[in-house]
Amino acid sequence: MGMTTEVEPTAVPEEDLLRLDTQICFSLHAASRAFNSVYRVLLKDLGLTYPQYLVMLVLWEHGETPVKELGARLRLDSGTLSPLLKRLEAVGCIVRERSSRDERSVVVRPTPEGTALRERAVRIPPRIMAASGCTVDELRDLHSRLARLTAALDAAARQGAPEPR
Amino acid sequence: MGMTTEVEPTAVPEEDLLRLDTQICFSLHAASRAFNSVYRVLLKDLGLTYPQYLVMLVLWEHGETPVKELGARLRLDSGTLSPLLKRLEAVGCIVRERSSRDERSVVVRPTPEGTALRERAVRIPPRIMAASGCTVDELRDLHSRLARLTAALDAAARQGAPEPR
DNA sequence: GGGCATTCGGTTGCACACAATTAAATTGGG
DNA sequence: CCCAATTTAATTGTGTGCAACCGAATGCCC
Repeated sequence: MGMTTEVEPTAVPEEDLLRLDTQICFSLHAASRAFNSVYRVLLKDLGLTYPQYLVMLVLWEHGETPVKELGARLRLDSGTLSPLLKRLEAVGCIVRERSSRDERSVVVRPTPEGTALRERAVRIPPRIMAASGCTVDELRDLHSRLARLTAALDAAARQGAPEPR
Repeated sequence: MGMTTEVEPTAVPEEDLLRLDTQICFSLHAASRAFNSVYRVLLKDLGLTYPQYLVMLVLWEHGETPVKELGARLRLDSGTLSPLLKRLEAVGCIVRERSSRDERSVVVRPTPEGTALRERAVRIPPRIMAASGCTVDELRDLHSRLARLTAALDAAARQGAPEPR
């Protein structure tokens, strides 16, 4: 829709909207990097990066998983996953092998060492909660808010026309 | 006190905490990338990336700014800012020049073209709001939550390593 | 004036993130 | 059975993000 000035009954001036955008834009970016930074410190012990940890979380919960499904779950494409999985394989956390059923497909499986990492990973969540100063319930609330927001943004990205709710 | 089972009065099992971590961890990562993705589409018109837009927002609001201050405001170090500013200079949005007062310092100034971009940038915030399905108030709320969270995470990160002072 | 730590920006190396392209394997139609 | 479209990973190129290091400029101290 091509409306420019009085889209809303609240009629927030453009200047203020741009200033608000500065804040939202930055705070989300900053929050993501701050979380990343805290995880980075905790994950150093495990020899994992933050995205690598995401992959291991999926493998710990669901066992061996095709690359395709990893990409779908984490919303990462092969351009990101391929080198990441190679590094995980290089440090011995996973093995990759082509499926015999479908030679196009590559299945990712945690090694015993990769599985063993889980024992040490269980110490991370309590530390994250401590660092965030949030309770379990607050984090659950944040999760649901962010999930809703992401769903809305994804929907909007797929189609130029925004469809609220 | 016991480190393993009774960290909290609620006594959430480790398994559930790891699963919750999966969700929080992923949802924040995903939300950040989803926002990034929506901005990317809108910013394509302006020829800016998301972090470049963050820099321009600061320049539009505060005028010429030393690299040092840009880094402080956006919490980005020179390793990220240097190449980013070079690209902004290459496309003619900014100029960089060393301060005559202190030859170590570089001041970043928007060019007339860079300043003119602001006219087109004011269209972005309403679209972001539409895509997010949030009201101005909800976004303000999100901003304050994320800012609090980031502050807590930053503080926790500082505790591990002592400050350079 | 001569050292010396500090400050500031830049560079390098590594790891995502994503768009676009490529290559191999599979499937379906004739 | 052969060919064309499709699926699936991998590769390439660009742009962050950050740690570690470098070199020039500055300030401070004797």
